[in-house]
Order: sequence, then structure tokens, then C-alpha cells
Amino acid sequence: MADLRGGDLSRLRQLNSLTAIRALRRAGPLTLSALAERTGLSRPSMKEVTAELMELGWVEEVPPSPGTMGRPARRYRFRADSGHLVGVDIGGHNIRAALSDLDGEILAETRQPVSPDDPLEDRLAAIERAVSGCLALSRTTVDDLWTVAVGTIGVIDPEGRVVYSAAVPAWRDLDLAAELRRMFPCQVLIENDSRLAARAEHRRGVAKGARDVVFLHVGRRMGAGLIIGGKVHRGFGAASGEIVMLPEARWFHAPEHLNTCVSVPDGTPPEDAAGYTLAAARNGDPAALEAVERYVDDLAVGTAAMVLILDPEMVVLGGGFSRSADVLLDPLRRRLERSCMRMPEVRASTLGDECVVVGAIDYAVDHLDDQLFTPDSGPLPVTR
Amino acid sequence: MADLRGGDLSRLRQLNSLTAIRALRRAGPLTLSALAERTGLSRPSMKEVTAELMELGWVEEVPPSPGTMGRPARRYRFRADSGHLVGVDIGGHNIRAALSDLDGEILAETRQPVSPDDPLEDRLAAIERAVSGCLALSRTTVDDLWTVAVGTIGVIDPEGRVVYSAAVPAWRDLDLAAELRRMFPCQVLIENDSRLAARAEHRRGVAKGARDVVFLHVGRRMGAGLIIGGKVHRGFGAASGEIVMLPEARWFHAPEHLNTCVSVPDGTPPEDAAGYTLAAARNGDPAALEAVERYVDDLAVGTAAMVLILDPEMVVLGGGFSRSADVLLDPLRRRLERSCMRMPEVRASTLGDECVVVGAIDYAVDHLDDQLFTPDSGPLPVTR
DNA sequence: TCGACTTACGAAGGAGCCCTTCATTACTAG
DNA sequence: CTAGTAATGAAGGGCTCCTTCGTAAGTCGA
Repeated sequence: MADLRGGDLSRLRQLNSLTAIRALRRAGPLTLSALAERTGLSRPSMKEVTAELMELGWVEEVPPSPGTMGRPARRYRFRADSGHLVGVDIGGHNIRAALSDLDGEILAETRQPVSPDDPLEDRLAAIERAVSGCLALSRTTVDDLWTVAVGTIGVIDPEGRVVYSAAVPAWRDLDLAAELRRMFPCQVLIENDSRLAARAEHRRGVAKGARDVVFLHVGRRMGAGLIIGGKVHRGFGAASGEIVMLPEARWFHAPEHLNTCVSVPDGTPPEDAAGYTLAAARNGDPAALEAVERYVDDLAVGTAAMVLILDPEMVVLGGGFSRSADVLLDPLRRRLERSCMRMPEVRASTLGDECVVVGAIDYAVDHLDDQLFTPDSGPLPVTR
Repeated sequence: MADLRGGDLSRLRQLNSLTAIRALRRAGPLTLSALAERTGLSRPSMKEVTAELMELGWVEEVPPSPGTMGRPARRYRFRADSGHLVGVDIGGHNIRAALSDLDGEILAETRQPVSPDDPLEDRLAAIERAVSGCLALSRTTVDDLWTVAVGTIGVIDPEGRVVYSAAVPAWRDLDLAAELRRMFPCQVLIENDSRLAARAEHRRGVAKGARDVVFLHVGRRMGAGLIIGGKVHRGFGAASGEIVMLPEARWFHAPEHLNTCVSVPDGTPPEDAAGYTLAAARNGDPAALEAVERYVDDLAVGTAAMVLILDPEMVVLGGGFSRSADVLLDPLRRRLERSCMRMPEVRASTLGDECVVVGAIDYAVDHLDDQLFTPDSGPLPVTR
């Protein structure tokens, strides 16, 4: 709770530097006066702060904006291009990668199809291909990368080792962090994909600004990500959100209702069955509608558990099936209304399939922020 | 997430004052040097801070401790006696009250038996009697009270209105905060009892210092309190922890296994039946042991849901039945080991029946801290 | 009882950070 | 070209913190 460390003058300056960087990251190029006003500091102080940040390479000057009254003010911006971040979504059937600048602005994206049964080497090679594709698209090199953040299904321990993965056999017990560190000469972060998706939805999606959010990551596999107190909740062993493991919560087998619907034509590849059922339900197919009902019945049990336990502001339906949110949302709301103490908002994800990659980028950005913004290590690191 | 306000010199001083108060509250009387060391400030600076705090009445000098080498250092302490706090536990069958100083040190306690069927006026009168009993015991008056914090079963909305109460019929839809404010001319706080118990266990009980804790409030009624990120989690509508409302979690009817055990002699008052069963189980009575098994089976389902969702560091078994933790803990651990991804520590409450009152006191202390320690309102208020 | 030792006190001087103020500079509008 | 506007840069002052040093008030041992 309490750190008992008092403040120093230099800490004050640090704090103000960080505040300035934040303001610049948030609002693009700013003049000294604008910065001063936003941060509440005086202009001369702001000037010193800015000079220091320029010295350190975090901030650079841009040409003044023309056409204004009076003497043109110098403008400064955060050097988002002094490095790059990569986010990777390692799914069962696809590996997606995205490259962004230090502000999280996405500059390139790629996708590599894989199969759940691929041997380990093939998967790792696909990751490398996906990332180098991004690098090529944006004409950067691997040396420009500051951070690679990876999201994957399964439970990842705090050190980046895969503890459990039902979906990808080759994944189990893999020291994924070590493999990736071998691949990329920069910081590597690993996180559960549902938590990344929740993060993305909270930073730039439908749950922006909400304090407590339950994110349902529904697709061929089920998962959940929690935002509590405005922060992603990982849990003590990084295993939060695994309600799917509890039989009574009825999540594990829930997708089968969609897969085994009689409306699905014979010969449909198994990975497309659920999508077919959902589409059929949208068109009013009675058997499909009934399958969706049964699916939502199950989905609602685990969801109600989370809602009753956490009393969140909002429940976000995301993941592969959220494309069919129009079919799922209303039944889900009806079920939840029956069991919940206080009904939360129930909304569909706005990021869709991208949510995990985007969340990985956001994770990298946040991690960078943490490094910048809690510099117990002393002054800001020099970049250039 | 980010407040974009830069720091001022005065803010630095404020921060240091607050740090000093914290250190004093935590570690009792301290000398200037000790304070300086703890806070990282220099002694001269600490001296100025202390002088200011004495001026404002927050801190006072105590006689130096004798028998030390060198010149005796002046010692200072937080003036915990400049006001008093009251905690109240409104249960179905008992109303407990405790009075403490501003540090949360308990000075007096009282108890008033009530019945769940008592009319509203009787209950409110009992509350008043319990509190004035404390005041009399500690020779204080109601004017000395800074805060009254109340814990009660049921769901309380953020404004202090009782939304739902299965246990106490007269409680429903009551504006409890308003009633209590009429009774006590000071700040009144209302909170769910399970959350208060969790708070107590986290501040001074078995879960001290843990970051994420699931507190099981088991007794004739079931409840849960969550500590997430070192803070009590209330939820958006102050309705967190209500897993008991979910039939699939099997909490609601769980205590019946203990009440209906065949070993309980006829004529045992219903409120003592569970206690009898637990005692019999401790003595090896087979029917009682079986009832306990069934009880724990149910208890474990809801608990596993919370553990899987949150991945806490620790599960604390508290509430009335925690007196029989020796009978319950091992079976509970065995059940949880089967269903949990990562097994948390499972421990018994150390505060027992007192946990809610104590938690109420702690809530009042924390609330005071918040007022002191986030003084956006400006300088510290003067006391005296 | 007295000196040596230990530890805290209090005052002085200095550095860092922020603020306000004001003359100066650069650009636009007419 | 002049008036008006708005940013710039430098000077001066206040607050908070730090280090340093001589002084004060105890304990310990002879």
C-alpha cells in the first residue's frame, strides 16, 4: 500500500518530465505554452523540462504551425519513431503480427496461417516470418525493435513458460520467452491472449475508460480477460480468467452446441461449423437458433459467475464469435438479467479479430510507459 | 489513468508530510533521525515537516526514551487520540460495536443480541445502545467521533441504501445511511460485512500484505470479500462477491447440509445446528463428517469459481464457521486442488467473530487516510 | 566525580526547481 | 510601413531540500 519514501527535488523534476511526455503523447505536437497550460506548470519551467527531454532524445522540435497571430511558437513532439514495437497473436490457426511506433500507432500488419498440429519448429518459423513481414512492409530492421509482445492461448507462467495449452499440443511446457528472446534481440513480453484482447478493448475499444470490465473471449476456444480498477488483472500466477476449467461454469463444452448443430451441412470443415451455425441463426434457421440458445445458456453461467463475483461496469463480447454479436448479445443479456444482482452493460467488441494483436501492441506501449513513468532506476534512459 | 498535472514545490512538501504521518502511524513514536531514515529525507527537512505537523495538531512530542547512548532524541507520535472511530457489525442475531482511536487501536467493545425478526425501530435502537455502550466504556462522547463505519449483511448500494437483504426482512429498501446520519453527527460509512471482514484479515490478520485475496465469509449465511491489487474490490454497484446468488455455484443451500445432519439432537435451536454438526465432525461422528463433506463439496464449487477467475495468492476461510476451520480446511484444500489451475494458499481467519467490527474500524481508518493522504483540497485540516 | 564517547540538536550556507515579471523578438493584418 | 499579437529569453525571488559543523545532553568506565 504505502511506500514510505519521501520526495526529492529531482523527483519533482522527473514527475514533471513524465507529465510532459504524457501530454505530448496524448495530444501530438504542442507548443510550450500549450504544454505549460496542460500540465499546470509555468512556461519557463516547461521550457527547462523540454530542453532536458530534447537532450535525452525523447522529444524533438517540429516546424512551427504557420498562419497564427503573433510570433510563431516552437512546437515539440514525442519521438514516437525513435523505435518500434511489435505485437504478435499466436492463435491455433493464424499467427498475426503488427508493427507500431512507440505511440502504438500501427504501421504494418501481416498474417501467417498455421495448423494446430504443426510441429514446434514450423510454428516458431511462422512467427519469425510474420514479424519479418511487418519489418519489410514498414522498412525497418529488427535492430529498431524495442519490444516484442506476444499473446498466445493457454496459461503462461510469470516467467513466460507455457504451463498449459489445450489447443496447441506442441506448445506445452515450452519456454516461449526463451525461444522468442533467441529470435529477437530486444525485450520480449508474453501474455495470455484474452487478457491482451481485454486490454485493447479497454484502451481503444468499446470499454474505453471503464474501471471494471469482464471481457469474454469467445470463439472456438473460450477465455476471459479482466480489467479491475482500470488495470488488467493477471493474478498471482498469471492464471486469472480461467473459468473455463470449472465444469460447473459450463464453458468448456459450450462451443460444441454450435459445432454439432444439425443445420451444418456435412463436409463443412470443423473449424467453420460454428460460423455456419451463427450465420444460419442470423437468417432465422430454427435449429441454429436453438443451438445458439443452448450455447448462450452455457456461456451465461460462467459469465454470471464473473459478473456476480466482480460486479463490473461492462461485459464485452469479443473474440472470433463476436462477429455474430448481433445474434448473441440479446439472448446473453436476457440470461444475465435473470441471474445478476446488478445488470452490467453488455456490449460487443469493436476491434474484432484484431483485438489480440492490438492488445499486444498496447501491452508493449504500456510496458514502455511503465519504464518511463516509474523510473525508480533514476533518470530517463537516453534514446537515439 | 493519467492525471496531467505537474508538481509544485508545495505538493512536494505535502507529500513529505503525509509520508511522515504514515511512518508515525505505522511505527509508533519515532525520533527525528528514525523518521528521516525511514522516509529518505534529511534530518533538517524532517524537522521542518515535523514542526509543521505539530503546529497543525497532527503530531505531538512524547518524552524521550531513556537508557540510550548519547543525547536523548526527541520523539514524536501521531495524535491518535485527537478523535475516535466506531465500527459496527450489524448481523442477524448480534450487533457488535467497537470504538478505536484514530490509529485503529480498539479501546472498547460491546455486543447487543437481536433477532432477525425484530422490527426496524428495535434494530436501530440496538445499534444506538451498542455504540453508546462503547462511548461509556471509554469515557468519550459522541462529539468525539470522527467516523462511524457500519457493516451489514446484504447488498448496499453506493449511497448506503439497502438493496437486498435475505437475512433481515426489515432491512430491505432502507436508507440505512440516512438513518445512521440522523443518529450520529459525524461521517457515516456503510459497507457489506464480507468486504469489511476481508479488509480486516488483509490489514491485520492472516492475509497481511497479500496482493490478491479471496475471503470466504462462511456461517449461517455465505458471502465473499475480495482483495485485488491490495485493495478491497467493491464493484461498480458495490455488489461484488455475490456469488451466492448463482445456483450453479452451489453456495446458497450449502449450509443446509450442516443444519440437517441426522446427528443433531432434536430440539437443538436451528441457529446452533451447524455448530453442533461441526463439533461432532471434529469428534469423528460419521454422519457429521459426511455432512461436512457435502458442505465442503458445495463450498468448493463457488470458491473454485473465484479462484479460477482471479488466481489469488490466498484464500481465507472466515466468518462464524471458521471456528471449525480445523475440520473444514483440509477437505476444502482437497476439493480445490482438483479444480484449480494454480492452487492458492488456503488459510483460516485469525480474527474470528471480530472480523467484521475490526474491518469496520479499519475501513474508517482507511477512509481517514484517504482524506489525509490525497488532500487535493489543499493543506492538512487543523485538528485540536 | 570526571573525562571520553556517543548521539542528537540547531544554525548556516548552498543547490535545485519553480514562479513572476519584463524587455525583446518575430510574425500577421491593415 | 506601422500597429497589434504572441512567444522568447533573462533576471530576480521564494521555497524545499541537502550538507556541514559546532554545540548540547546524555551514558560508560575509571
